[in-house]
Amino acid sequence: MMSRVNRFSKTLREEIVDILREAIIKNKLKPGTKISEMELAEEYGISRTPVREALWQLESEGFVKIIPRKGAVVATITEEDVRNFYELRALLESYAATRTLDKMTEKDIKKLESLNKKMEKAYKAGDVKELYRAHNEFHKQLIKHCENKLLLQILENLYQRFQRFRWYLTLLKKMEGSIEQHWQIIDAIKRRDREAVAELVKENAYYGIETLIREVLKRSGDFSPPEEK
Amino acid sequence: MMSRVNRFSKTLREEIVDILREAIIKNKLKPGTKISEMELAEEYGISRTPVREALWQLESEGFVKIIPRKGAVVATITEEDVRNFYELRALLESYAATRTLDKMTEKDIKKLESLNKKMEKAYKAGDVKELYRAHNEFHKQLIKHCENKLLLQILENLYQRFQRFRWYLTLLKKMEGSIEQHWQIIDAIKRRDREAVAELVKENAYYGIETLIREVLKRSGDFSPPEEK
DNA sequence: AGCGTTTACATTGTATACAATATACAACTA
DNA sequence: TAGTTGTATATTGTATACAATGTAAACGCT
Repeated sequence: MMSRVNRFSKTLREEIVDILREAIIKNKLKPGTKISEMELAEEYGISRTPVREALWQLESEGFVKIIPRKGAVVATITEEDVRNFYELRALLESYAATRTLDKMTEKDIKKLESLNKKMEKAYKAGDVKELYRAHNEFHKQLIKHCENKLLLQILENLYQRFQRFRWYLTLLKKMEGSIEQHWQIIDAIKRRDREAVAELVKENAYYGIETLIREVLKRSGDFSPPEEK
Repeated sequence: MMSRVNRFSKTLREEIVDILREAIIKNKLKPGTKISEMELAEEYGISRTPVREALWQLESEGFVKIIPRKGAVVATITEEDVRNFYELRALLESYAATRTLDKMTEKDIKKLESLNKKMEKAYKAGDVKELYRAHNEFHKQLIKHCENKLLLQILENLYQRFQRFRWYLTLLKKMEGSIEQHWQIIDAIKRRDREAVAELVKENAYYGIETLIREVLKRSGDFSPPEEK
């Protein structure tokens, strides 16, 4: 019988990792949900072996919490986790952005401007998905020139790990302020004003944290945003 | 037959992870060395299953590099990796140290002083091991009060990952300058001079990087310090 | 009833067996 | 000889079987 997982170069382990990671990010698997190896294996028509390996991989990425001999659950996120994430992101992003400010070309800046315009448009049109995408793109573009691959890698993992609730903020329609801040950042970059860029990126990184925490905690005590789509 | 792995609460997977991690850190397993699942399984008298899982865990920690369907090798460290590590460490450590400078009590400062005295003594006595231990303790004490557990966790992983060559620097007897810098840091902490602490910790984090790179690269093109002990 | 114990069941941890893929080497071709 | 193709071998990926541990319900006791 040909199972649904049939790609060539990818191992089953990788397939399952991708599937579960997406499910968790999109909140189809809610925080705290118990994950059974056998159930998953049956669901995808494979054996427990690749499932087990996938779960450990996700544990290392911070999406799943495993207690040996007891089992795996979708990782929960506490208010403290959120605050820690925002703080770390502010530090790393502002550093990465200023670290190689000189390397920014006119073209890079144009790209930032076009992305922010895209955000404005999407915001006005109420296109949450596009807004979210452009927003991510903007921040990626901002740190693109950082040569420290280790730093970028850590940041990337953090983004992914906390994507679960960040998209929720977009939904809350609280992005006007952020777009305005982006213009200020672009302006500071043009002036090659290192201090200002650092300060503005830091400020922007914290944007929305309080709203997010308030809203999500209000919805449900345990910090789980609604499912995407 | 009772195999040598016989702890109760620990799984074989965890045992193997610990054993291999230590072997890699101590350079008993040299960077680039191929790791065979079967060989390891036979060596420890267990099956391939826990060995495989252990290898993936170590991959996520950065000690092993796995290419699917090809195998695992002990992760190599390039000069670029070293520079990235030092940079990131400087950023995170100085941030963590200043972040909660106020929380530092008299007792904490006393502890720092006693650790640094221990370093001086060990240095004069030529006790490399003790020097290395005290040095690590000092830096841990420095960031102890940082509330951002996420940051500490990332920093901890970085320490471990790059421990492989850091201990080598101790061996090179290049620590006098670092000890002196520590006294300056302590002094700045006493004055609660945030700026100075940040600057000094940053400077100290970079201490020895050039020596290290020069010496290790001289020894062998591929950045592998000698084995410990 | 409340509490601890025992026993059956479910789930995870480990071992083994088999399948798919990669590697090495020999035979062949130009 | 250099390069290619094919085959044998080794190694990894996956499935299945079994062992160890955790969980919960049934049972007995005070």
